[in-house]
Amino acid sequence: MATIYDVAALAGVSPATVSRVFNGIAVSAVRSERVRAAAERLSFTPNRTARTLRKQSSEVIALIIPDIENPFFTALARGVEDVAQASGYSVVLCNTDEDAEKEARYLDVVVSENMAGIILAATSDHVDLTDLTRRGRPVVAVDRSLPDVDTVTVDNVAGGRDATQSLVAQGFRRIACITGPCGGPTAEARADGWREAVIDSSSDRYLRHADFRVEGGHAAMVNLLNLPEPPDAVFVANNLMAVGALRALIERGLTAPVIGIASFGDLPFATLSPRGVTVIPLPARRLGEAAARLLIERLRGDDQPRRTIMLENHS
Amino acid sequence: MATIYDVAALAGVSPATVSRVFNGIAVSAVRSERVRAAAERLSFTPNRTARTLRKQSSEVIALIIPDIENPFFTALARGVEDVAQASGYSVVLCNTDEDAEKEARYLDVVVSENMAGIILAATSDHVDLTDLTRRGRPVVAVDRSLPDVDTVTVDNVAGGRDATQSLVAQGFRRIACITGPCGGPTAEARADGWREAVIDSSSDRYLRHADFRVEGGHAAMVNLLNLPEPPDAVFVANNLMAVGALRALIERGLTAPVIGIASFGDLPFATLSPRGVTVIPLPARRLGEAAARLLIERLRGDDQPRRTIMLENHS
DNA sequence: CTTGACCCTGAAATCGATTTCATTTACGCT
DNA sequence: AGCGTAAATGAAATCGATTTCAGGGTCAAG
Repeated sequence: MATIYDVAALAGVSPATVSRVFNGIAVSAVRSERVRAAAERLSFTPNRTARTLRKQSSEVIALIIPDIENPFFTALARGVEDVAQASGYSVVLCNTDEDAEKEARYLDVVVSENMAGIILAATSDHVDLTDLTRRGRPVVAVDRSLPDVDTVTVDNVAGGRDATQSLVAQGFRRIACITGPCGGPTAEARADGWREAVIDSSSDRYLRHADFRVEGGHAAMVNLLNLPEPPDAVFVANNLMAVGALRALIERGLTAPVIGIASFGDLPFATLSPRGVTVIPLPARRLGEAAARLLIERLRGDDQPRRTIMLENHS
Repeated sequence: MATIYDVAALAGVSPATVSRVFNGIAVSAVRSERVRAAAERLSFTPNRTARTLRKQSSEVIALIIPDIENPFFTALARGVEDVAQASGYSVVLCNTDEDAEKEARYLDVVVSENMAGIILAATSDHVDLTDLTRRGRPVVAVDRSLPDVDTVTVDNVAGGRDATQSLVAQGFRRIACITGPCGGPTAEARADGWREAVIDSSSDRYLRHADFRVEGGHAAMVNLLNLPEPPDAVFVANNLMAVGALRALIERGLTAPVIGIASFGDLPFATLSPRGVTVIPLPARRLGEAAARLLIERLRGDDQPRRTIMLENHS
């Protein structure tokens, strides 16, 4: 393929001049035109690898998410993509499958590919980001907060509280909670919101930890239903587990008015879901947009202290 | 960060030797050990950008899909990822949003980032791949076939026929078809299957073209229902349009036994969907796996003539 | 006419790896 | 001991861009 040298030769200038033309650095109109013509004729595209090697940074930002099959994260990805594209960055998506090891591998790739920056919905809050930060690569945590880096989340406590309060208002009293992995800040915050709103404060017997996935939600719901005194309602801390919980309920013939159910985050393809489910909508796409904007500001040199953005819980 | 020169200096060898140690080329045990120790101490990670520049190829493969919010494609992505990771490749996902221009931009990135290869579910069958093929980058088309490159698809004609026949067997006679964009090979093939199975062969009045998305399916269904003599069943050529069609039916109070509906491809989160929908399951994940395997064989130097793999329509 | 300031330009260094090529070293065999 | 072959090693070239540095040219002010 055509290189900058080929273009230079054809245009009768030095490679440096070709580079300048493509980077908007002052070049006389005559040469500039000759270079453009030559580049056109050779259908020259600058080699990004060479450019990245020299500039020590590419125009690619990585978005690392734990579950590509969760519509919440794909919506978020759309948000990131829209903003990034508009600023000339490409987005590559990496799926960790909630696996810390895969996550670490992708973080390695980010470093060694000299990617510009990274938006991360981490598998846990003790990710090792030293390699990134040491090289000045900006990191933005999204959906799941991380110590020491810019963070964009929703108000998880308020969301959990609102969802639970809505169940209380519907007259339910024995309200269970299915939340995410033990120790995860997001999972804990949502459960905290539930604790605040639930009437019987000794109700941790109705608290279950699962894995933010359909199967986990299903298992937890089954477990709750098998209690001697099962709950009369349940607050589920994410959309996929809510799907699992709903499946468990449907299997037992339980539906809306008999048992209450509230989901943190829109149910996927909600047009297909049963009536009577309380939903706390999550602004997934706007989370992605905000994270991307934050990252791009950092890439442009913004060096304020760490910032945390908390979006309201409605689309 | 530590470079290969730093490691070489610390280990008292030449950079070439360090490179050889990391590439499994014969180096005496003594030096090899010294290099490893030095690399460890400096926490050295080879710079992939430099390596890519020199080798003219990275260890990244691009997966370009038209709609990241479609569970079919995310399942496919999982398949690709599993196989690729196992062979030491990283996968980056690019979402074109069914937009040919975005697609072209991503193809440019693939070329100029020297990515190893590319798996593509194209927006149309006249994509320009000359830049790719000229540089010997293998391309595999998945789900949507392309001229001149390896292809992995399902048997779209058979699937359309089976789905429609199942509706016929249920006693429906005025069976409509909602398929994808006019001229798209996948959309046409599925509609061809429908034509083969439908009893009244003059029934193209019941054929609608939409965009493979929820809204399009909804609009087409509404349109069909507004006909003077509406169909009594519908075959929908992809999962998202089926969701839209179902929504339209539910809005009119029409459900399973009254009107027949068959979907090509599993409904997303099917546990939530109404009963009575005929589903032709699509082996999305296996499509991804097969495509990745094919691509990796090419990357390893396989240069057989073009191959086409057609999977059966069941998971 | 001289000097200084400023703008363009090209030669060459640089980014960090891989790889070729030439050389050295080691070893086996007669 | 002498010779040939193979294996291990390092110096230097290479990939394709960007960027520094040093001139060369133009122009205005003195």
